Amino acid sequence: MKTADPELMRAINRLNVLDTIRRHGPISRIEISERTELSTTTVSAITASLLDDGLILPRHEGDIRNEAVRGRPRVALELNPDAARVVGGKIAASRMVFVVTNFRGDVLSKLALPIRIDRQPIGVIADLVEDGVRRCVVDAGLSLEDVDSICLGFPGVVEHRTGYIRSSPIFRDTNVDFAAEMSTRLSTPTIVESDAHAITLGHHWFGRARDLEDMVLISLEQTLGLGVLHGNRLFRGAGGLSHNLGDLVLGMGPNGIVRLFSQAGESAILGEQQADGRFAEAIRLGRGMTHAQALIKADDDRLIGAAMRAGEAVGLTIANIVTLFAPPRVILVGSSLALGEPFLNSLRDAYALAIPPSLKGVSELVFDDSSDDFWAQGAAAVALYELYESPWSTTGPAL
Amino acid sequence: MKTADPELMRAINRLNVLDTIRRHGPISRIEISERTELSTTTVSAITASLLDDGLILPRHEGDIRNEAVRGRPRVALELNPDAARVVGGKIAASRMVFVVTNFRGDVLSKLALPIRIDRQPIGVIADLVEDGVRRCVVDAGLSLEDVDSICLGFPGVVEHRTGYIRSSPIFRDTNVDFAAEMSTRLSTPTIVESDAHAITLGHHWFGRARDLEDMVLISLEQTLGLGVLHGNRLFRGAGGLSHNLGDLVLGMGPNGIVRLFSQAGESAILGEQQADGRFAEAIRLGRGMTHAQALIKADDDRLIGAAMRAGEAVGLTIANIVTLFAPPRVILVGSSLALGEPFLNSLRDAYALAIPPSLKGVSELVFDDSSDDFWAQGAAAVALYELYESPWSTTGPAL
DNA sequence: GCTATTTAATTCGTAACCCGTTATAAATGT
DNA sequence: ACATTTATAACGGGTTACGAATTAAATAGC
Repeated sequence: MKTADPELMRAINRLNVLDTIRRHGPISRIEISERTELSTTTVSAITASLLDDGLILPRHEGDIRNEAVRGRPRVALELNPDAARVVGGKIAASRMVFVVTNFRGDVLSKLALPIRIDRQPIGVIADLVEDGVRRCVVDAGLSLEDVDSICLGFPGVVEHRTGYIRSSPIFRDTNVDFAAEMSTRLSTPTIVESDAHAITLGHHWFGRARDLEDMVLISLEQTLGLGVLHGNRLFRGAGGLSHNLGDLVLGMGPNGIVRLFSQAGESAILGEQQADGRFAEAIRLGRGMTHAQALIKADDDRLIGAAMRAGEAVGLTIANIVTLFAPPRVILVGSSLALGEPFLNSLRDAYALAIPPSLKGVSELVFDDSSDDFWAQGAAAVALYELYESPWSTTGPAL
Repeated sequence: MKTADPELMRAINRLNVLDTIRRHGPISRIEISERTELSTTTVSAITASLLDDGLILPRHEGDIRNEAVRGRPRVALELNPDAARVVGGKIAASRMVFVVTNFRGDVLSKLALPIRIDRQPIGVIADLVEDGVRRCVVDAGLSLEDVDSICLGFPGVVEHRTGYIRSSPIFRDTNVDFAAEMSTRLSTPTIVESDAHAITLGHHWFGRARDLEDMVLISLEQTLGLGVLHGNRLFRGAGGLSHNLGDLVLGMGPNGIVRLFSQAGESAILGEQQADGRFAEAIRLGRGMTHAQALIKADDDRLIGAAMRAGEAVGLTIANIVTLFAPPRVILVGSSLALGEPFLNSLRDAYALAIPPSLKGVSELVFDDSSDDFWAQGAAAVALYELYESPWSTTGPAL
């Protein structure tokens, strides 16, 4: 257990104040004091330090003063957008997406590289990522020295704490220390995270979970991922691993263990169609799901069947996740949502059937089809969160 | 988020020191300082306060001094066993077990009431529990006024935070505010907890998980429960619910959803035998599992088959839990373990088959067949933990 | 146009906490 | 008996948070 000293105390309260300013837009000190339950005096001290460090700014102009309100007007405080810049990236098998954001998480530039990568050695991927990051930074009119931190989201099993990618469909090798590799290449602190975790925090900051401090997100892409938000923080299992939902067992079939990915993985859904040359080409280019969508619209029976099987498998899995975590909301994201009604309806039906009666109505299912930028923005949020937490010891204890 | 003030700081460090003393037996101040990484001066201040409050005692006599060690000898500190007494209880369908423990968790008296309860109204159960607690306290040579706190463990879904029992096989009603009921009846603070959570903390304090700060426990009794220890604390889902593993879905069968309890619940295993009058009687008396054990030894094919099916279902479920949490150890407890080899072997086989290759060897499976006292002692540990955490504001800030 | 009023934010003083250093206490070894 | 070694206790410094009083900046009323 970490020992509690004044430094920790200050770090906690600072983070609390900073996060309150981030979440509740331009906000006066008094309101911060009310929300955080810190005394006005403490809030003044902390905000003074934050102002001194340039992390926040007073907002003079747009004082939307309630008329008929007497007294000294409140001065609103807000994040200083230019206090830091980070890069967020989403690395997937068919494309890479990068965004540069400011301290508020506003996207300054984005870059999508539609490159197919599949079980490549570390050097190849590092080359591509390095190139993407550098270009995206230039597009934002910045140089790498202006970037404070980089966070990259990967499919598969990622150990955030150590920076290792334990296993991922885009890497040839297992246990790749990718964070260290990129940190040295870019000479900028770089962290890695599971793509599911990244978009989970993204939804908490910018998306469909801004109002919640607990929720669960399930990502349905090439790999099937899980993100759990618990008390406004990402719940990373023992050791910071992000595990592979696709490995979950759905039962015993005639041919042995039936795992989720064999029913609902991207290749399981699309794989049956490999015979068709045009479709195979679309898959190779990362357009598999949109192509599949078109085929489903055209009443392709085989694909509709695959989509329904996948939806059923995912619905059962969600029911199990809800049984374990009982979150107020489950957000579903990922390319498989593009399969449309056959998939979604059978998912909903299976979920309704499988959710235990006692938990009926506890969790709300939300489908979100944000673009890949949003995943990258989520990765940026992970990077920003770590900056928020870091002591920034500039205006330390009394100069 | 809780605001950080000196009081919180002190509470954290106090808990840290107190817990170190609890875990590492008689221990000197210096060793406490080394383990907690608090300065010796802080440790001295905190231990002085703890001594003042009577929570710990210096140990003069058994100074097992290393000879050839010069200098002032260390004085070992240990918990004051008599600083508090708590009652822990395990309430199950076929029996209730109570223990009274001292501040260290040592059992002062225990009492088992072999009473069958099944979907009773709150009043009936409250009568029985009240009687059991009172008798157990008297057996310990104490009066209820000497008892500082009571914790009761129940099967089913228990909301620790609010004191409600959401659903339990022994209650006729759902959403019973049992903590409040017993608190008024006994005029002693009473909390409720899932039996699985109770024995999880029990294993952390006294049992097979003393060396770990993360682990998972699965309880196989009438209901199937889950306990997760995360960073030395019980991980209670959003809202403090403890959910019912039995509701987990194992797949779709010919007759619809197949849930774990339909394969591995006590009644699923034993239920097929109801025809036999003697066995039915044994089940009614809560001796079902031991009777089943005897039948299995006698090569009863139907029961062996049921046990193997159950073991397989549990093995798959454990693999899924490990996929999600990746704990270093999984502890299995509960009456179903008494089924013996057919159950355990098929469990192990199914687990080995179902665990994803990447997680092979990450988790160690441990089977524990502690008696019911141990569950009750775990409940006592839950009560004690809350006492440890409470401010004890006696020797507050400067008299 | 001036003063009273109201509300926001800061300043000052107090209390609590942790830490590093120095002093005291209690043993052993010579 | 005296030096040596080691464990605690005592003291002073620095940081933090909080409450009360003070200053700041606006409106309302005459």
